[in-house]
Amino acid sequence: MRSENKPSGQKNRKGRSFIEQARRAQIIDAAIATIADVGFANASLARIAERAGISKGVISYHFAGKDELVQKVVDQIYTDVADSVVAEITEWTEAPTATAVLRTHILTVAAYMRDHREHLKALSEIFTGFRDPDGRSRYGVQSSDPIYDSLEAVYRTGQERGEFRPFDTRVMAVSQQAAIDHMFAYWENHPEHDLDAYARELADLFEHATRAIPPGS
Amino acid sequence: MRSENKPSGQKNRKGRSFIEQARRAQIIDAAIATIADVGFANASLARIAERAGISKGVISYHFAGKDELVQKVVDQIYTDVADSVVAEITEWTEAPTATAVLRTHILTVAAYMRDHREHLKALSEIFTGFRDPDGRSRYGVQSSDPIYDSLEAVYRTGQERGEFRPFDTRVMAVSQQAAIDHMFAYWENHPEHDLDAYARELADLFEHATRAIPPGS
DNA sequence: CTAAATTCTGGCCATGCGGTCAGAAAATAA
DNA sequence: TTATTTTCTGACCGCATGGCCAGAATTTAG
Repeated sequence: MRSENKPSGQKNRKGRSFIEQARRAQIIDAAIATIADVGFANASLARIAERAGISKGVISYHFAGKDELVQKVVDQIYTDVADSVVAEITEWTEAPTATAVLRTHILTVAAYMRDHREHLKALSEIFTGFRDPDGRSRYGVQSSDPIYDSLEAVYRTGQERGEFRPFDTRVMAVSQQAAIDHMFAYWENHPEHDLDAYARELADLFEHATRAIPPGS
Repeated sequence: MRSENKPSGQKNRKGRSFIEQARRAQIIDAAIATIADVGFANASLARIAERAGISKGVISYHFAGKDELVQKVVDQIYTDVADSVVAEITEWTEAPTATAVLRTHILTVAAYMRDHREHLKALSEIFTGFRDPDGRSRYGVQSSDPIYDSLEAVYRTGQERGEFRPFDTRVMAVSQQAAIDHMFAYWENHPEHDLDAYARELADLFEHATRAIPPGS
């Protein structure tokens, strides 16, 4: 079962075979570990296969190519993060303020990365190192557009409620996402830094940046 | 004159020969144009030489290697930017507020890039694509540390004067630099966006994020 | 048990890179 | 002009990669 049949749909008549699922999961795990360990640039198919204890050709057999494998790695981590954030939010019983939503967004993602450093490392390696054949980054700024949209929706809610001052929501979204990304990048270079404290400070920063100007000002 | 003698000092007894200076400048210019045009990944020595109308070996003759060439490209653009910022600041006649310094920093750099798009493109290509043999980024987060230090000095001044609220200066510095970087990245992907307007909005953002809380709040 | 399909192996290949080199060409010195 | 130094050319090398494939091994079907 080569994986070229997937483009015609999620799965053919039957799902992937047992061994196929197991192998794919194993290879994805090995890819995450390898990328986090030696960096994306050195994570050749040969190295990933070596870590998985299989032959290089097996990866080509189960995945259309390195591109699909890396894509699946990102998908898996994203799903993991989203689950974590959703779990946090569903504990809320009443409608939160826009400020609380933004704060929780920052703190929850930071908490996840604090507990999944390998995932963070793999993700950042892929984001900075994964290129298409022309050398363009596969996860450049444009790939953040959906995130920007989500953030902007929250901003507009806050502005309509009078929680937030008027500001350009796109600039705020790009800046906030950039600040979060660099928080992680900074943490990778300064592992001794308290990530949770950083995240709280960052939440404060954007609370001040967004909130409505008090009348007596 | 191979360039390996440079490590022993800036110049030997005499400076570089006439033709040497001209060639180096020409090659650096060709490198900037090539990197901005085809991206760092596709800017091979062969391509750069082709654009300069010379043979590939000439680059190896005048530069120790690709590393030195790229380094010189970055140096030249940095010098250019710094000159531009300094020219702006020396027009001031009186001591500025910390708020004004930060705003000018953002607006001036943005103005420079608005007028030197090719330089911006080359810089961002190098920052994201230039790796050492192990695949680690040569201009990663750690290379921003000097910038962080400068920003933090301004923050502390503002805090001591009561202009700014108390906050973690390192977090603020990382976030501001991240926001500026992504402003340019966003602009590269959305050239129709008014960069000056974006920069003003960003200055507002950090003005609100840093300023002291008004008493009646 | 035999046949067929699936899964795996390990070597091979084309590609493009940065760097090197012997010798040609050009500039400079004598 | 001739000798010497500087500068340039274009071919060549080693290297690592992702992908490919013929055939072996294994599992499943009949």
